[in-house]
Amino acid sequence: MTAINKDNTEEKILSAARNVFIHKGMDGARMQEIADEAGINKALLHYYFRSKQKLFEAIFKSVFGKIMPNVMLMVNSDKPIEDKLGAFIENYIDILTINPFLPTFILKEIHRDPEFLAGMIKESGINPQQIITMFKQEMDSGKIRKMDPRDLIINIISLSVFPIAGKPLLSEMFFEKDKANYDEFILKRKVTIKEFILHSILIK
Amino acid sequence: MTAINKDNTEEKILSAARNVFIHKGMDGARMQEIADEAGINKALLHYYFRSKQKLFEAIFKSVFGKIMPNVMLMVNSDKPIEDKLGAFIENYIDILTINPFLPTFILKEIHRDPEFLAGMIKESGINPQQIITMFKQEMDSGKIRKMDPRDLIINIISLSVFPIAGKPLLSEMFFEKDKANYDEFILKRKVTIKEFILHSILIK
DNA sequence: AATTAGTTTAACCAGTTGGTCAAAATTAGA
DNA sequence: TCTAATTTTGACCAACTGGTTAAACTAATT
Repeated sequence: MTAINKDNTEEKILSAARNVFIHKGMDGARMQEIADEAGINKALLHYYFRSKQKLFEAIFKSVFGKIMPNVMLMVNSDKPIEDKLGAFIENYIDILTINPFLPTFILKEIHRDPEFLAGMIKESGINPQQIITMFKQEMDSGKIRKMDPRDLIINIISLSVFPIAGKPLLSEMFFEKDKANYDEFILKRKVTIKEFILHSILIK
Repeated sequence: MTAINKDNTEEKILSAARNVFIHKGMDGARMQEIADEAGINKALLHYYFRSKQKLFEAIFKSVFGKIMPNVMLMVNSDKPIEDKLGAFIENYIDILTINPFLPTFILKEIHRDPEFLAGMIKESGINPQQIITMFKQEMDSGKIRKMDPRDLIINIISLSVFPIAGKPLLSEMFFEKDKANYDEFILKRKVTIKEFILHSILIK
């Protein structure tokens, strides 16, 4: 690493690319816009990342690799199920509230190029089987009612992610007058989602 | 309407455009690809719809106008809450199973151009307040426990839509070996989602 | 059959886009 | 200080893209 600015430039590019790609997607993003936002010449993008595709992959891997491992908060720790659930939901909603375009970005891109996914999931270090096993144990112990663990996990994720993915639509529908309150509403859901799920699965 | 083929051509265009736009989105779609899929000359697209933007709006309005009114199944009819819930969920999952790209298409496009939404929602004929009122009555009558009706509605929609929007990701995660079974899994959810919700809200 | 109006096409165009390259600028090392 | 390596830039290019146009084609009307 000879030059002083290399890291700095690369970081500026990654930051700008992340921002543009997440908002516009691969198809809507323009290399010139990324260069402008990074405050550098467009040719530099190719000097550092060869092609738009390569730059995009770097961004997607980074984003995907940061967001997915949080799913494992459902199993890490030996706290009771109530706390595990709370940890996952709160953490996810916090991240997505700050990055509301993330869910739709990921949905968009996995539909555009699904082949890419399998490897991506393996690299992300998540282990779905581990979550399934955890919930099975809770069912066997009689703490929560019996159901397909995959249903339960997908329900938890759906309730946490979709309201943010659908924010433009849902806030317009239910908060017409005061769309600004939607973020506050989402924050409250850190509690209400957990309650909603526990009411459904807990055996009293 | 002098010529015999006018309707036919317009339909061919709409059908091809719908297919291409839903899969690729506004940014990823190409007029040439739509023309090829319709089996006509590209200039005809402009003859009938003037511009890509206009053609896109025609498709989006049509799609949005067909999918959104189904939300009102939650209130139409004077059946008990269990049946209303079942009617909505079954209907939605049926439609989305046949059109799995629809949810992500809509999410994608409302993020790209949110301004367009407000008018779109009004035209769609849905009335969120009516759903809110319905659930409030069920709460007041002591049938279901008290909570923010908007939370409940958004939960119902999330549980129905997200598993299909996230199909490429979720099937890879939880059905690695047999991704084909994911559709079957979704169909079973017509029952399990309803149970999941009723377990959570019904007062015994 | 001739006229007219509407429909369809091939060819074309201007603007955009990802990508390249040689030269200039900067930096590190001798 | 001088040289070599790396970084940065402006100019450029070929392919693509949405859109236009004039001419060809089709079909109803007289």
